[in-house]
Amino acid sequence: MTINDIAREAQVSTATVSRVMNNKAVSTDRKARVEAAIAKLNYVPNRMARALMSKSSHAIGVLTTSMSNQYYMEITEVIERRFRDKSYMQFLCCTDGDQERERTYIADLVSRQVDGIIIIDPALENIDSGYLKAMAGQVPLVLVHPLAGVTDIDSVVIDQQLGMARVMDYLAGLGHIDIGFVGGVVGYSYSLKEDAWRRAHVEAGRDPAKQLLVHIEDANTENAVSQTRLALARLLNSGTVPTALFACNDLMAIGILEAAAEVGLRVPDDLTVIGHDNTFLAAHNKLTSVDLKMKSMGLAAADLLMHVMEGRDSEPRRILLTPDLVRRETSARPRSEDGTHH
Amino acid sequence: MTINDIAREAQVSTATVSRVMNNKAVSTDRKARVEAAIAKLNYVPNRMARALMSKSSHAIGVLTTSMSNQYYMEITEVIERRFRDKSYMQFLCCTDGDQERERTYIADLVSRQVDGIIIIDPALENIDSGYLKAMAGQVPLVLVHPLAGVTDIDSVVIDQQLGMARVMDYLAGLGHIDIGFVGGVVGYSYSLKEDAWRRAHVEAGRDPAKQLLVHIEDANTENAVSQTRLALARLLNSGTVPTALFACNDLMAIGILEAAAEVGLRVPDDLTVIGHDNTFLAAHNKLTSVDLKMKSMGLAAADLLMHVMEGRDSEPRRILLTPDLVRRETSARPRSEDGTHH
DNA sequence: AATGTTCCTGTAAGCGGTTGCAATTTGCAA
DNA sequence: TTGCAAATTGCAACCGCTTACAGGAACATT
Repeated sequence: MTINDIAREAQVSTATVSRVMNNKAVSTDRKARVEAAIAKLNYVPNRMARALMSKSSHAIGVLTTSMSNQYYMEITEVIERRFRDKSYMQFLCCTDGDQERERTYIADLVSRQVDGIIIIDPALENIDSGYLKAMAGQVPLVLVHPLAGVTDIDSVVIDQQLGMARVMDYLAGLGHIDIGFVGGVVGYSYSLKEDAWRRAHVEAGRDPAKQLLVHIEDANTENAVSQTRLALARLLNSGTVPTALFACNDLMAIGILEAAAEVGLRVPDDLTVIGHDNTFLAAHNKLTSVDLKMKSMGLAAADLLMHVMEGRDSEPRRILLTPDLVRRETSARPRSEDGTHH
Repeated sequence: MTINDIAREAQVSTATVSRVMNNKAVSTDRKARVEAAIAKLNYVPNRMARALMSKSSHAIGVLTTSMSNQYYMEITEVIERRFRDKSYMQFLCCTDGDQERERTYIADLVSRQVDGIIIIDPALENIDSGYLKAMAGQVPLVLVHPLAGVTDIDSVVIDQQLGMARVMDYLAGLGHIDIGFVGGVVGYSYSLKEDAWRRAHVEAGRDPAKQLLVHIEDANTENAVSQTRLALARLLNSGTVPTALFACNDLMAIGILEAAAEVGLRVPDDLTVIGHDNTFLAAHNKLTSVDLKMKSMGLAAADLLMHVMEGRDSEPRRILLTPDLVRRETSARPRSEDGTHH
């Protein structure tokens, strides 16, 4: 079933059929004949062939680290919605954080003539930015990542350091001084937050090395909660405890909550707990948490990519989003200090 | 950058370049020349053009209801992994359960010459099966859904009724007689479970109408927990309570847990609670739950689609998977009856 | 009536690959 | 050296659609 069949059926040339399909000028009677033929034969044009001429597949590629991580998929979902309005489709590629695979996918996407690519990768720090820049020259490319470093490629960045700074400001405002940090393995965006945490302590004239700092092995798995509970219960039991604890994700924060309950500390009276990511777990546990606004990131990424695709060859843009602090019931003034502290 | 540029650079015909790329017989020196040219010019063949001749885009389409639902994405993720080994890519389409959009997407996928389509839709009961059958004639099509009805299209089905039957068997074995049911809005797979629940009661010679049956409005949102807690706390406080409660998803089950704690019922001593979906919440709350084995479904769907794509025109297959019951600490014998029951 | 516009059409040349066919080269036995 | 089969190669057609170009019809302008 090709355009030729329709042309024959409607007794016109293929050019006319094509014109009808593309809403170009065609006389009413022929147009009717063609449309009748299309309907009758149930014809669907071949987009491959079309793409070959138009040089646009009307598709984009989205690379993401994991598909079963609801958190990241929120970005992807928004992107899909945004692009489907323009009847673009998206290839979704799961890299598992494997750079080798990432490159393979990008090459494949290019050979499929995608009109643009969005890369969502929290571990983008590792990637060869020269390579990415080269790719950005070949095809519209937008990065979504937590890093503030790369500036010469279009990207949407969530400033986690700033988010962390806001947490520290908030805690300082409440009067907290001993603020512990619970993170995961190094290398991911944890270190960003850790740095910001450290800096805030230094700026307040304290030695961060004297503050409680814990790393949890499986911070990103479903074991995070129990691992954190175990680790923290031990620590909280032994001697001096901080008045506030920040956790790099809500899972760990909930582990802290459980550990606190276990050793008899009341939250927020004895201990303030703040999580990160503002997942529905945070809402459910009344947990104060940092919202990374994934939907906003998705929206920004989609719009930026469209902008780049339209090809006005402007400078690479960098859209910086700031996390929100969602205050709930696990944060309060430290018990011992009732006056304003600053 | 086309095959012509490579041909010129390597001083051979385009046919030879094509042969090199497709591993057909080419003399060693020419092959080397071509490969050098490809490497030098950094050439990537145009898959659109290739697809035009080979009639295969080497891509599949996956329709799913929601992308931000981790639960469904587990299926999709497995499918992606399975297909990427064969260097297939997947278009991921989010239908939001909208049938209109579903059709639009399918038509679009067909026009993009995908080699196959997988539809993941828990509400597939609503769809026009005649339409699907017609589509299955046009392009390899595999359905993933919870329904046992449709039999004449290739599909992977999880038998939720059987899963529910297993729950009822288990509870009967423990000695429970009064077994309540907490579901969501009608229309979705809830009714399947509800039917099975009802049937089990009837088969045991009881009147299901006398059993506790609750419907929660927002069973699929993050409000599920609190809504269930509210609804159940009220019920559990007022008079006779069942010895066991089944909830159609883990969220609601946790709501029950909370409600029980609120009114002073101990789980599992006073009340057995069983959830559904076996999400990580279930693991974390030590909740006995039904596992729908999404990964297995994804695997089965991918393999079935590949089978259909290979085109041996066999009868439509129907792969039936059975949910697992994962026993944890929220289920036990009812307190009042200690001996083996019937 | 001759000329110029405007609007529709069809013809045919691509888009960037693949592949049947025939021509050429090569290898090897006679 | 000659003959013949096997292995390589290039030419050119083709995949299904778009589009530049030119021809033709219809109508308005002098």
